[in-house]
Amino acid sequence: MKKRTTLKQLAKELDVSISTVSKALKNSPEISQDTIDKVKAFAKLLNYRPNNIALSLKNRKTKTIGIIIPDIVHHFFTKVIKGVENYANAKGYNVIVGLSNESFSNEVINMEMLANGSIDGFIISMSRETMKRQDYQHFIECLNEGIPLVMFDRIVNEIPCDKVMVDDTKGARIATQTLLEKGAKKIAIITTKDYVSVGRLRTKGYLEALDAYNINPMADLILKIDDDLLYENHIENLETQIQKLLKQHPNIDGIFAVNELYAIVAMKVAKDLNFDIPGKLQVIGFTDGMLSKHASPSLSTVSQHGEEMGEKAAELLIKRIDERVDDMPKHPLMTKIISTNLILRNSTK
Amino acid sequence: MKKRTTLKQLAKELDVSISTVSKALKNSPEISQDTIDKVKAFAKLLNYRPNNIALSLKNRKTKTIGIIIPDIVHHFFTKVIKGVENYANAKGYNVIVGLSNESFSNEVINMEMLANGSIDGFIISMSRETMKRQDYQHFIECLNEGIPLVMFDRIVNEIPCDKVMVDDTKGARIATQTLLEKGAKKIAIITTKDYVSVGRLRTKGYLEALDAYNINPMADLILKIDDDLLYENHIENLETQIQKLLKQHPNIDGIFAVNELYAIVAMKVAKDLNFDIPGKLQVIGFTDGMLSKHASPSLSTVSQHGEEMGEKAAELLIKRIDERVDDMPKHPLMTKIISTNLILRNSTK
DNA sequence: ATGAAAGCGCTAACAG
DNA sequence: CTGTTAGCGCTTTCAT
Repeated sequence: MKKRTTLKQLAKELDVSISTVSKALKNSPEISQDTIDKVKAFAKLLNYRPNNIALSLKNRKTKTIGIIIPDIVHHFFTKVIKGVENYANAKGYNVIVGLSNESFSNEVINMEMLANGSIDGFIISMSRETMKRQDYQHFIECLNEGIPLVMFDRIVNEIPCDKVMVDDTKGARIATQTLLEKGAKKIAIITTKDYVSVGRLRTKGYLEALDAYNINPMADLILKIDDDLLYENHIENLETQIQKLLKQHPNIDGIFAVNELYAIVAMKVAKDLNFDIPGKLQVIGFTDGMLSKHASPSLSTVSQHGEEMGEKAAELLIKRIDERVDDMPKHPLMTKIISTNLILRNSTK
Repeated sequence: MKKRTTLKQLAKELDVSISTVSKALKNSPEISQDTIDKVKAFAKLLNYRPNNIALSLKNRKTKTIGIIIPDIVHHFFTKVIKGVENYANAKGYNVIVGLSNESFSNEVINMEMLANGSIDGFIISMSRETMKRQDYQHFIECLNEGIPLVMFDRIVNEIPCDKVMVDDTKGARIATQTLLEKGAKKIAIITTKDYVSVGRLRTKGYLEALDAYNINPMADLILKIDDDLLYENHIENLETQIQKLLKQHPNIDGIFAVNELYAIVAMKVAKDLNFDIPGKLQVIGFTDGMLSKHASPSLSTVSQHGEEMGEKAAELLIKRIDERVDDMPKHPLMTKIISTNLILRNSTK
């Protein structure tokens, strides 16, 4: 195994000083064209490439950003990562991915591991447990240490940092409205417990839409799923609850689900109970996943534009990182709202 | 924004030398208990944590591994990443993700970017373009520079490195056999062009199974999809080709698809053409995705155990990295075969 | 028991 | 035009 070429080696072999080599490789005007050519030729010959770690240490910036997400096996987060990579790579940044696995302590550990100099900033969507505990100490500490943070999707207002989110309330309102416009009278919502910000906000949108139509919400029709049923082992439980709902209220003619899986499972249960979709029951989901597209019937859904969120988050973060360098007054904190749009497919009329 | 605490600062404030502080924090027996206590207390007070970058430079190892994949928006790769993270984090490693986006040059650029000291080793699944061009120079160079490599899923034999793969041929053979056992007589395969290793091997397994049943393969029934139709914009094209196949051979009673999407689309097209699944037509896919589980009918499929592959890949890589330290004779190259298993759902009898 | 100094690989201010 | 030096933060050998 060959050792990597260093400036030192080049310098020794060429019998010049290290700094001459360094400067020559950067086309410094201080160095004669002759030397520059010689150094470069030799560097290429030995396949010299500067050591990133040394540069990071010197510059006190790593040109890498950390993205911490609850789970990577979700299409949405995957899209966000892709967006982050796109933007970051174009700007010469690398991306370290940390998975909290929806656990508070994993989130903290992961962040601490990276905050020790490995990254220049974080892009984060909180774990469920963090939202539940409302313990944001680790975010605060990051900020105190001067590490910029951008939160997305699962946001919390208390943290003074840049944020990227969709207008959950509006997206949900429009989805519910659409169901109403398409003739649904009795619309159920399948949502999360309120500590999940996106669930709470989407529920709010649902209520607003009903209100606009002078419909009184019925507690029975608001199914707040306990804990995170996105996980595979909880699907049966999810199914049972939806079954109960549909059996108790067989005249439900609209379902708005706050994520893709809830929607898909709802459709499955409904089909098993012989609901005709979209004839008798219309369904709209929330997300931009693959399941929706390939479900049968294909699912109408509120698109979240994950990739765009990722790009925007990376852009905000890198702007913050760059401004730290000049130590200029920070520009004000931004909350970027990505607009959703409703994709109508075959689960609605 | 507070600056991060360094040994230097601690030393100055405590009026001892940097090396004393360093040693004290490591409980060196060279240092008096008294000093140790004092230093530690103060370090905690100032929330001192060592700078990873400095450590990396000193130790010439970064404790981070790079994983390069063609696309992150695929459930399989996502599972692999998860497996890699699991194992790597447990061993104190971070994971940098690089996306080649199925492009050769992106793959090369990404790897070069990381090979400059940012990572201790790579886990790689080649881009489609790389397979097509068969240009493996960048892998060779990595190895020459002493950076260990582990390839998974999309493997190429020419590269002398550790590998993790499933037994594609066997998995495909068993899938096809199962179709035969369940009464299918005329089985089509929807596969990729041969330069995609996994497609080629799975096709091989299909042929072997037919052979075992003394069935002559029909060229017409082997649909080799051009380029990568996993991409959304190519789905129409995929559909068209499958339609043509099913129309030309309406008595096809079995389909083996080498990935999830092909299988799902095949089912959709077949349903549109009023094939009864699984009554008249049985379908088996290859992968371990979400689509299969939630399709209707749910898809029988060969499970790839992506997460296990990721864990195994990380394990092999970290072993290689560790052995470099002692500069001991390398242990021989390993190719770890992860066994697949057939998950029978409702697309087969 | 403590500290000085060298070095990981690189840059840049300053000298010559 | 080229070289010396200091320093990024840390570890470690070798004095003291």
